[in-house]
Amino acid sequence: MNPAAKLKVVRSSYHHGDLRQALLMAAKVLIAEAGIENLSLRKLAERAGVSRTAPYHHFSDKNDLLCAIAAQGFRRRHQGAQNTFNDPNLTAEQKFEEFICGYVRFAADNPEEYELMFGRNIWKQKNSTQELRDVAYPCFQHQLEMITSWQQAGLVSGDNPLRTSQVIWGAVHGIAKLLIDGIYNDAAQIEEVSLCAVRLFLSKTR
Amino acid sequence: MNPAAKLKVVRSSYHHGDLRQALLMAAKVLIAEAGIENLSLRKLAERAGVSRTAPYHHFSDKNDLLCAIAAQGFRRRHQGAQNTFNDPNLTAEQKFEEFICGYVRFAADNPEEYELMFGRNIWKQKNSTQELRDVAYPCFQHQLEMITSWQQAGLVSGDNPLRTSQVIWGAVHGIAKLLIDGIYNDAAQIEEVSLCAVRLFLSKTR
DNA sequence: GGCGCAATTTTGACACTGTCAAGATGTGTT
DNA sequence: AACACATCTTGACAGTGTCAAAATTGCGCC
Repeated sequence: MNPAAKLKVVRSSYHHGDLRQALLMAAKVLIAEAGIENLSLRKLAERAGVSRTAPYHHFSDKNDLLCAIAAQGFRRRHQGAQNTFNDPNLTAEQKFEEFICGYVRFAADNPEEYELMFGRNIWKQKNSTQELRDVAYPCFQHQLEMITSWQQAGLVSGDNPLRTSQVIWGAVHGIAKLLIDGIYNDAAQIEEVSLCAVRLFLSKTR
Repeated sequence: MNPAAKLKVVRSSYHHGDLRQALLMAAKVLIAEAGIENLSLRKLAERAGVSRTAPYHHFSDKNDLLCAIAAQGFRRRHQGAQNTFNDPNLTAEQKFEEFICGYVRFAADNPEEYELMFGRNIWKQKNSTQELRDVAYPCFQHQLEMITSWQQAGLVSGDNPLRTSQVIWGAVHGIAKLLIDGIYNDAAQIEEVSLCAVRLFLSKTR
């Protein structure tokens, strides 16, 4: 009756407690263990201790669940990037270096989550949820704005700010992907590659 | 009995003609139509006019079939890259530009094939066939060597040749991936982005 | 406090997938 | 002609996502 009780009603489902949240947590564990392609709703439901179709009352789809996980990742990533960008103890050059290296490190440390957030699974064929787009697009936008600001400050070379930002995002994305998809890069050298990218993009006349 | 007949025996299976080749062709069509994730061996077999398990006498696995398709793609790509690199009518700068733009264009024009060749589907979790590795690794190596040669000629900036090559490969791979996975880039601007990458990587003191 | 209703969970079912085992069929060789 | 072998088919199994209908549970209202 009191507001607190009402709040509890909103955020907790009585049968299980909070199945939606439990599913998200369990899914992240399973994904980290065996990869996205090996996540099945049935194994997930079993791990959560419910029946096969129980998840369908909290997620309309398997895709819907994946989008929810990705959305969580974007919120975390967005927060982290904004923190370093607003850190008053860092010079612009340090921030740029941390942006490049931090981006690749995030992907290397959370390969399956990164694959989910930036993989074709979700974005190809318009599978993204509205909720996901609402949190992912600002994250993309923020990245571009950061790079643009560094370029306009003369720190990063290039003429067209938007195009330069797209190239730099592409570079970190590609370096990360070549690593986590097991194509080429070696995890032991990934920091060196990132630093080389930093040097290549830094303006020579700064 | 004559050599021609013997040759025909070797390369054509009598029941169907040459099912292996027919499967590869049909698979490429289906993949281009509906994407890799929508390719099923059963639909493929039906399209080729054979029973569900007939493909298993020509490919040990679904993965084996995918690797064979990817191998074909690598052979084509390797040939194309070598041709432009050895073209005597192009300056080194033109070759570099063509390498960057051509790479991205190849991915943009054959998105599903590129996804197969450079996607986690095959490379993650050691799914690659020996045959595929035998043709893919030289292709990777050749890319790195080309970039290294341009850098040692003073055309491309950077200090460490290997690291620079890895960054540039990462950049084109990432730009291509952001496009064909539907994450960010727009197909109409992709050539501009590629050209911006060329300018960023070209040495300022050349 | 009991009851109805709606949220939640379950059971059953269907179509689809990859892949194996066993049998059938055609081809080349002795 | 008979055998060996490559090739193809049929049958089967476990696993998947997802829908429909039934069963269960807890909250709000009388």
